[in-house]
Amino acid sequence: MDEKYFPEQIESKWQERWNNTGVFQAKDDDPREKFYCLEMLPYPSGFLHMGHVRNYAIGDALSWFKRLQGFNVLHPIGWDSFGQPAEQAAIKRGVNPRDWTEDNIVHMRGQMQRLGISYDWSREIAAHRPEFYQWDQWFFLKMLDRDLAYKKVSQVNWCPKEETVLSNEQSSGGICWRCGTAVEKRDLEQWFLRITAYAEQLVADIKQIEDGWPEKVLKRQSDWVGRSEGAYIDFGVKESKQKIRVFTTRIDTIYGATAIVMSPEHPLLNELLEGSALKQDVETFAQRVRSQRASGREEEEKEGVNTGVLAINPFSGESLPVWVANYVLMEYGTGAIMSVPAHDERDMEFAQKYSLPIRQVIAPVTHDQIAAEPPPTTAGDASAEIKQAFTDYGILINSGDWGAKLSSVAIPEMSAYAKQHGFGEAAVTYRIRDWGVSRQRFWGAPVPVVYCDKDGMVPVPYDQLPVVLPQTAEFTGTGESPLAGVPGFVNTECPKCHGPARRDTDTMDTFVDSSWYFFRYLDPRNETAAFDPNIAKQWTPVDQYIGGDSHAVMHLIYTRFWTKFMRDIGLVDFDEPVKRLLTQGMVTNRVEGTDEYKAMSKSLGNGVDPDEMIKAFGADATRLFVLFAAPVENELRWSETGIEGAFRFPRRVYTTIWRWQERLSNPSPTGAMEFSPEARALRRKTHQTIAKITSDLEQLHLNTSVAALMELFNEITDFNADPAKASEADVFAMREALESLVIMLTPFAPHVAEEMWEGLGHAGGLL
RNA sequence: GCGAAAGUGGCGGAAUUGGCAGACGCGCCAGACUUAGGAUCUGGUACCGAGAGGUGUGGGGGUUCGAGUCCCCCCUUUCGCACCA
Repeated sequence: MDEKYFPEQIESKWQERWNNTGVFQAKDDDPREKFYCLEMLPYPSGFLHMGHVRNYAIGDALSWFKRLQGFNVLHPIGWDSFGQPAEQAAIKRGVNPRDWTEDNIVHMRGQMQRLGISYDWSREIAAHRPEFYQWDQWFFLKMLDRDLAYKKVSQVNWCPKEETVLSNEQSSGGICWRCGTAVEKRDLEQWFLRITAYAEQLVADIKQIEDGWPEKVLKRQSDWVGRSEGAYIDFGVKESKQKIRVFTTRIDTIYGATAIVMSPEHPLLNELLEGSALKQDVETFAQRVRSQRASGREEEEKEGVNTGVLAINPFSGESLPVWVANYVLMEYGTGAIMSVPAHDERDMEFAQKYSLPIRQVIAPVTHDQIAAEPPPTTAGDASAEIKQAFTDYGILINSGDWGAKLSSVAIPEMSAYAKQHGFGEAAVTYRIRDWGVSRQRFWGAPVPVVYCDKDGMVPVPYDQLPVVLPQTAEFTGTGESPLAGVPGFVNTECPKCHGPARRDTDTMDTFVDSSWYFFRYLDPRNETAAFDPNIAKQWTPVDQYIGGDSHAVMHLIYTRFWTKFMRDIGLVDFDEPVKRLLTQGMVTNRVEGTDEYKAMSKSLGNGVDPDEMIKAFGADATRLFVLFAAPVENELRWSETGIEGAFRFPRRVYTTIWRWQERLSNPSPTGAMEFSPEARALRRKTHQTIAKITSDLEQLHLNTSVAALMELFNEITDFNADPAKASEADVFAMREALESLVIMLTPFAPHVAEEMWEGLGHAGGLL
């Protein structure tokens, strides 16, 4: 220990020592209770930003805390190293994506090490290396075996800037998740993973994690899956044997249906309109809707055309006109609805525009009415003018035999009736669509299938994995996968007939890598399996996962799906991969010349370079500041003066330790001691702080943890005993306070804590 | 439009189950040390008031011995979803 606090010296000293002793390497055979602390693996863009620093500082604080509590902690890191930016660099600057990626990893690894994050570097992984991505391919084939991977032509989301297809999750809100460009619709043949097969479980299993995940994230996932209970109803068609099937959640309103409305893409339209004079009109309309949608614009107004076809309401026998309209989506439900203007806002808007009848069949119900005997059978005049849809549940009126029943009673009874009479049944639908994983890109894991003229699509046999990505390709930026231009890759042999065959030239979505990467940390060098299930069992599920909330419905829903799949093929024995999730807040900074705080970015010029902060204040102070300045889930506003304050604290502690070092490095005599009231107060504060820190860290209230340490230190300062003159009892109280403080400071500022611990006469480090 | 969450000093934010509002830090003010201070240390710092004292957790009402915390209405902000039948 030097007299003065020089973070640079202290930090490099301890980083080197940790590295040499390998204290952060987790052992599989350690008998202590395990704790798996995981941060979302970064994309190797080349530079760490403050968001990363915050993420890793939080994870590191928790890891240290658990280690100091005696847990066997696994704290790994790796690289999400496939993806767009490497390829953009290739297109713009002619560099090889692999070289660019590897260089970036080297640089960012250095930055992480300068931050002193306690990773187990022996388990480092990178998605772009064949020893990793061959298991992406292995999983893909396993899904193919189980019919959970399939290829089909469909209208997909296309990002014109990145020139690739995106999944629904990645184009939520009609914009590309990465670059914000409005997506277009294109018809392409694509690979899909059948996440919809797990839709029910993705909702139902939320129960298992609701105590550990932010409510917000679970709500978004639940909304994204979009489970909806209702019924299918088949409407007969006049002068036809066809039936039009609709999905409704409000079968109780069926007597109020005054039209059937179909999506312009509905496959039944062709047949229904065969020979009709209106066929051309409908097709023209469908064309217009289609081109409007392809442009990515949202439709401004509801529009439709009457098809001239008549449908029959199976409950009332009434004839209803069949319309086609832009507000009915083919992707949801059955692509056709019954239009009930009186009780649905969209139907109301449509009916008003096209003068369709509006008929009230649900009356508002009050508690008095529920109690009243008998309830009213008709309320109001069916033709009464209704301007606004009444969408609540209520009591049925104008509904034949079903009148006077409450919605809650009528809904199950009417579904059962429909089923009994063969024109419908209760049903559950989901909003979530299958996960489109084909990408027309080079820098990803190749889809492991080949096409043979004789045998058609043939999966690459497991023993021929990996399908290795070629060294390079021509990056023309034309929108076609660059792999298609590499003959040595494309041309291959059919595994079945050994005749000539062509490889699939698309690569997989990088979200495939991140769906299971944290299982690979458990067994990172396994050459015969993605991981050994027995080893995985010791470490998983993840105890704490930390990352940004931008992944609430991308990565985090995919990885839940993937885990359930791994369970089904016997690799894991649980349903949910992550027990506790923390979605940390963004790091923002003032935008020059304004009062606004926005996420740090190059284009806004408000970025802060972690390396510069480390240089100026040290890694400890930088970490201390990001943990102290705001609760972990809040936005963190960068403050230059704030980090100075965070620098002062460890320095003041350091100075105090220096003053007491000599007196404290000799052991106190044991035996009974008389404590002064001041010494007793200090001891009380020390123990109160230990209690507070323990519960705060457990709950990741890191800002208040740091505050508690500062409070303890203020009390130590107030105690103000002179080391030279202090009594044995005072020295005892001081030792207890300072040693406790140093230990408790470790999760936030580990380098200086280790240095002070050593200065207090403890050789061999804190662990 | 629909849904959710949140409103506490100049700022970031504290405040088990309803029990001393403003912990801790930044900033600011004063003092000490200094040739100097944008270093360091000490003290002060919610607001009004010279003071005694009074007022205070977005606004209004309510429950309670007691409300930042619970209930109702309103306002504002942020986020999410946007024709999901």
